[in-house]
Amino acid sequence: MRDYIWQRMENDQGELADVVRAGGWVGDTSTAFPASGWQLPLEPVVFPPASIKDSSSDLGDPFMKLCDPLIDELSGIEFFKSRETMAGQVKMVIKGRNCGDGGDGGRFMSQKLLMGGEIKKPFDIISPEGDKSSPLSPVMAGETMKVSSGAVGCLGDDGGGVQQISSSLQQGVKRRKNEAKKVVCIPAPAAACGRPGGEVVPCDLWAWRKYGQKPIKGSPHPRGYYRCSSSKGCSARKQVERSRIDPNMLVITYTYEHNHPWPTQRNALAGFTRSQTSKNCSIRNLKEEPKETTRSNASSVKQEVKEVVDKANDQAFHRSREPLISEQYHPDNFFTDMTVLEADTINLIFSKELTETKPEENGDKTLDPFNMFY
DNA sequence: CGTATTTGACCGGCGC
DNA sequence: GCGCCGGTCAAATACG
Repeated sequence: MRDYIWQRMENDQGELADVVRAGGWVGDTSTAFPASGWQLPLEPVVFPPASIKDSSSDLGDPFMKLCDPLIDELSGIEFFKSRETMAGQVKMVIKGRNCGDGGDGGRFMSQKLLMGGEIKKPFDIISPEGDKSSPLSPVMAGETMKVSSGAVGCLGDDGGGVQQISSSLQQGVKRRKNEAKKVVCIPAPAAACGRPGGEVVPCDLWAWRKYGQKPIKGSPHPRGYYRCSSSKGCSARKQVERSRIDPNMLVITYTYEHNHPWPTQRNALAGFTRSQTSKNCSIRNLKEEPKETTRSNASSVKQEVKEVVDKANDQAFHRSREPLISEQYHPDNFFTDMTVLEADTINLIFSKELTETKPEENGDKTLDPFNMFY
């Protein structure tokens, strides 16, 4: 469970991104994805955020009123979001546990989530091996790897189709199958955040240390194994491999959860010193203590964030006559009564320097808060 | 010299 | 029970 920013539903006829925004979009977009504007998901997004779900008794919250009918059905469903600015669409993929016993549960939920959405075919659910008859059947736990021989990776995109899939845990199975795995499929960065001549591994805000690489049967591309190096006791793992369907895509599988806040400067840089990642993801001015936010202290948090953003904007405006944070994403606008920022998000905001990268030719220096950490 | 990566060996789950 | 295969370990190596 990472960070979320919930925004007003006023324009709920619009894209889903107007409803749910996930923080942690990182990576040097100016170089990593120069053409498409793809940004890297930090981690899959799990819906609903605990902070909202736990406060579901707050019936006075209009957001909850809107979401309440969905909560039960959405519990346990994991959302994975990627953004493709090239097509001007936000795509989300639902993959889930307990999303029904097959049938068209997936379709049902996706339709509800769309809320009259503009995206024609936003979701696909890949059937597990052995159930090829129902493309909307949920992938069961541990079956991601099974399916991987043909289906894991990126499906064809016929107008807003699936870009990511995942599986999640089911109970009552043995250890390996019991691991919750979250699979994210992203375009492989061309050069940035990777090593020259080696496998290009996109950066995220966690510090990872590679501990193994294996050739995978049936795939021409090896799989890299990474563990979290931010905290010694953290069992978070990720695997990175190129999609066997589309070698231009990376399939990143996250296993286990981080048991600590976002990396501090000290340990975030651990493991980065020899990585191009560190050159492309500047991490400076990190504060050591994670910030927490709740509904009760939201206003003070907002004020702090606002001060940081205002200051950064002032400095940026002095340099380039352009604000660093666009008005749309200024705290005054994206903080609302209905907005809850998870601690991770706040920590992100405070832990990363709001700074410009070197201006690119034709570069857009206006950042959004979900991609402001270059 | 300290730290990260590489890579072959080893371990254990899983299918037959 | 056996063998395959994925995941992890750890020594060697590379790098700043």
